Amino acid sequence: MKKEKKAPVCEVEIVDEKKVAQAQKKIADTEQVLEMAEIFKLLGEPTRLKIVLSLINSELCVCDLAAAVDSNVSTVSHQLRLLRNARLVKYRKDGKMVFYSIDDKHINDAIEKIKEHTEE
Amino acid sequence: MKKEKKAPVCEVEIVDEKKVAQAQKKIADTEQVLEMAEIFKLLGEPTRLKIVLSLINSELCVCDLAAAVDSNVSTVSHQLRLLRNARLVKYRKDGKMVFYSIDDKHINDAIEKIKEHTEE
DNA sequence: CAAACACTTGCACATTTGTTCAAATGTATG
DNA sequence: CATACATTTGAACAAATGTGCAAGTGTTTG
Repeated sequence: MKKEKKAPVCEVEIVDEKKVAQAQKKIADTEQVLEMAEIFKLLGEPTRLKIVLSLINSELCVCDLAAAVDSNVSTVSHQLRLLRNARLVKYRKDGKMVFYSIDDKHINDAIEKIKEHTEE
Repeated sequence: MKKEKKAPVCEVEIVDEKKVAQAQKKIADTEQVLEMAEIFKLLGEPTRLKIVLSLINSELCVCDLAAAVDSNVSTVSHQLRLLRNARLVKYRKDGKMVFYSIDDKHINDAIEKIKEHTEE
């Protein structure tokens, strides 16, 4: 009887099936994992992280935000758009000025979601 | 007396100096902000986030990790290097196999650091 | 209604990044 | 010591990303 030849590459062969299954369960909800990654990615860029941190205490207009994070209005505005889309920040218009602030509600939801995945 | 001409671009002009100063204080420790961003960035990529989540329950070898996150050994190994360098994961060698696991100690430190910056 | 201003947007560009292939390393085993 | 195997590493490449300029939008003000 010919001995079964093993698959040549590791990708096909699993060492501990049980542990792999357990791990896969952790990341089964692909959409949620991608959402988490998206949030981390947004905070993972210095300019954006500085913007978010700057907004923790008080709302700021784009102009002041640019000064605070030592960048320029255009760059900050571009990054604010990304943060806005992900609802990490919200804004309020007042005449020709726009005041940005943390979108607490949505951020807290995000943190909860991450905790669920992380804890235990 | 000639009236002082205002700077033409917003970058130079600050609307609310007090709020800007307060914001700048939040991000004064540049090095720490960059460290935080680095961690977020690492978790902000789907493959890497999946790897980290997979390791929460148990240590896994590179081979099983690749199977769990549905990627291949080479890609996973590359990403593990980044996670290793940031000390988000640690490893243990056993013969020709390498078992990776979460570097709890270092991750907890990181979480603390982030909390400090975030809370209040 | 023209000028000033705060902000946004489109474009272009350099840089960074994730992935894959192929080759290299290191370890066990016959 | 040759072979098999798990993992790492280097090179190459396409794709994604952050930034800055210049032009555009919308709002206030004289």
